[in-house]
Amino acid sequence: MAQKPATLKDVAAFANVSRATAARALNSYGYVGDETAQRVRDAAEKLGYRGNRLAQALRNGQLPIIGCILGDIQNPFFARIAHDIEVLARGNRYNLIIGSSEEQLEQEVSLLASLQSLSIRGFIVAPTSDENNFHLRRLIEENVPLVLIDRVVQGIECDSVLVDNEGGARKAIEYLISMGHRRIGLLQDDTRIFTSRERLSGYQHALVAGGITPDDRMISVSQSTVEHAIDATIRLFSQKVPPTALFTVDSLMTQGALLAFRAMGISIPHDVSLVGFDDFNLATFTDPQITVVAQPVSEIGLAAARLLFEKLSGQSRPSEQIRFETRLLVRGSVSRRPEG
Amino acid sequence: MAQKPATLKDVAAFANVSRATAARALNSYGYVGDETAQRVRDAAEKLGYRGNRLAQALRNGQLPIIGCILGDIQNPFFARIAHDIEVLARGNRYNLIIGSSEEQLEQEVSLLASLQSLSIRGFIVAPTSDENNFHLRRLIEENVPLVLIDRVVQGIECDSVLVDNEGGARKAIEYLISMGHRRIGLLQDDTRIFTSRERLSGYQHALVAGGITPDDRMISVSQSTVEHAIDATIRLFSQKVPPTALFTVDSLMTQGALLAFRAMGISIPHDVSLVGFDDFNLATFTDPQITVVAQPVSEIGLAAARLLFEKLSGQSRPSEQIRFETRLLVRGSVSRRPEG
DNA sequence: AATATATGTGAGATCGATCTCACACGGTTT
DNA sequence: AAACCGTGTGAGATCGATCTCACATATATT
Repeated sequence: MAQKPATLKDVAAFANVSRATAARALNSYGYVGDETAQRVRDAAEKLGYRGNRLAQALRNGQLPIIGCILGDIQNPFFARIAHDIEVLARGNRYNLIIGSSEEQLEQEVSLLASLQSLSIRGFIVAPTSDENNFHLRRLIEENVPLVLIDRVVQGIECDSVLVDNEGGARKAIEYLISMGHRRIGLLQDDTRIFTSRERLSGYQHALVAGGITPDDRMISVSQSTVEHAIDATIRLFSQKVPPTALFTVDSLMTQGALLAFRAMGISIPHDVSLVGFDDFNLATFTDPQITVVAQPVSEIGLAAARLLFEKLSGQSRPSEQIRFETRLLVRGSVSRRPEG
Repeated sequence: MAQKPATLKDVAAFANVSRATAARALNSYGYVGDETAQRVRDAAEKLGYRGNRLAQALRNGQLPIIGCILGDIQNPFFARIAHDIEVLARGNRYNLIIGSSEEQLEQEVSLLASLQSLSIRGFIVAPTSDENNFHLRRLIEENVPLVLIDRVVQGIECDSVLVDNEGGARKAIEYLISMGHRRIGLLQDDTRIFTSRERLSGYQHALVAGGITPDDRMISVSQSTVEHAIDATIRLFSQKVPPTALFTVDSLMTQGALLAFRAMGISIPHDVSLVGFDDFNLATFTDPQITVVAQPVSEIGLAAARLLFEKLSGQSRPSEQIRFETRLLVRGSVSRRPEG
């Protein structure tokens, strides 16, 4: 059967009025006679008229859709944020398009271009790189509302929602130092990623402040997947003089480290202490439970969506940077190291 | 500055040709002089012409976007599926709109309507209810390509991708019976959800086949969240004669059960045995590791996307039902129960 | 009575890309 | 010379909703 959906023209014809009048009746603007309006509404009802958002969007230049480009929806951190944004968007009668950049700049650029040509005006992006940013810069020049989350980009004036990565990392390292550790390992992902760099910086500053000289042999880099993190952990702990404690920069890497330790027969917290950045559901199910630096995940998506909708509703104000504090959740994965 | 993006008209003017010719040159159809075509391409390049997908979509009646309505992206099961679909969609130059029904029929219906009015032709849906299905039925009547995943809907002829829920549940229960358990609890979510019903049915059949009379006191129902599952588990195990083993119908409920057991001081597998439906990353991090019925998650999204793109490319064929087998992954959460 | 004001309505333009049609030109065929 | 073809191009219609403008009426004001 496949009958086409009813158009405004159909409704107008059915109600014996012009398209203009039908539009007025349905969108209640301008003058329409009461009786006419009712007739139009009845016709719309009868024909199941729903309007074509595409045509509306073409007319007024924008589509009520928010583009959301994240690293990967499978990361629970991003999944939570995406979910929160979607709920808020739904409340504003927007839909949400999700794209994964998979941490590749090229993909981020092409996704953005493809969404822009859809007349989407409103993006929430977790940018892959903070150097190569011509595409974001162009968005801003074109006045497209944009909110960056989790990461910022050098030289770009733009709303953003971040957490205090450096401070969080510092807290973790200070805590480890206070527990007597001096050879503290770092498991991090690509240094082109903003969060990773900030966390590295917190790690280094805390060490120096604690009178410890940073040592490159204590740092292992890998992609942010459980599998890569396992290898990187094994490399780190196969050294002659391995770390006595490990700090991991995100939850996937924390999981990798846990698996690596199990494979190597290294026990937590007896043989090695562990602190991870980003709390995750698994952290309280292990024995011992894992001490982590927690981010206020539930607030990030909300804040980002709020900023975006402010921009979208036409408010122009100086761009706002929100930075959330982190909290160190002490659980059982760190032990005091006897001096010496 | 905010200059509008270049339109075809701009390109045509710049190249000193009509819009029709410009279109022909850029989309390579019809006759265009070589030199003219080059001039148009140069103009497009110079002006950064990218085309307006909205206008294109309005013209040809469909938008290259796939609508994906799932229970909740935060469930790793759905997150994985969504991710896989997005990757395939990207390969076909489609984007992905994600909506969460949050297991509410009303939300599912309104999301679907809103996406349909966007001229989106192509949906992947995990339907909330299998009774109330007028909206899905309408889609099919209108010949909109639709693939159901994870759940089917009564009386609807439609491509679908499922797993063998009943068989999976039966395997779990048979295994528990073979380990000597006779009071086997079931922790399930809303029976309006298809998967839940099928798993319940597998549970019941396996019991009967094992010579055990199903007993309602062994069944506890709650929403599928960790928090609700905790309460439901506590209710179940506060009875005078509690189960000796528990089967949980999804990973969130498995997590809830684990937390409840910990809170109640019940140890696995000493005091109670546990088998969960759906493998999840946490299952191998606990001590003991959790025995689960695993679904081939990585294949579901792929299969669904493949079916959808077949339909989208105009192939008409009888609708296909794909049902994947499950596997029982025996780990350490079940102990043999001494007879008696 | 003449003008102003409020109320309703329709014709037509617009958004941007695409497609059909008509028309041009040079060359070939009858 | 007439009819025909292959090639190249532009004018205008189309998709569906909305908005501006012009034009009706009817009522109120001078």
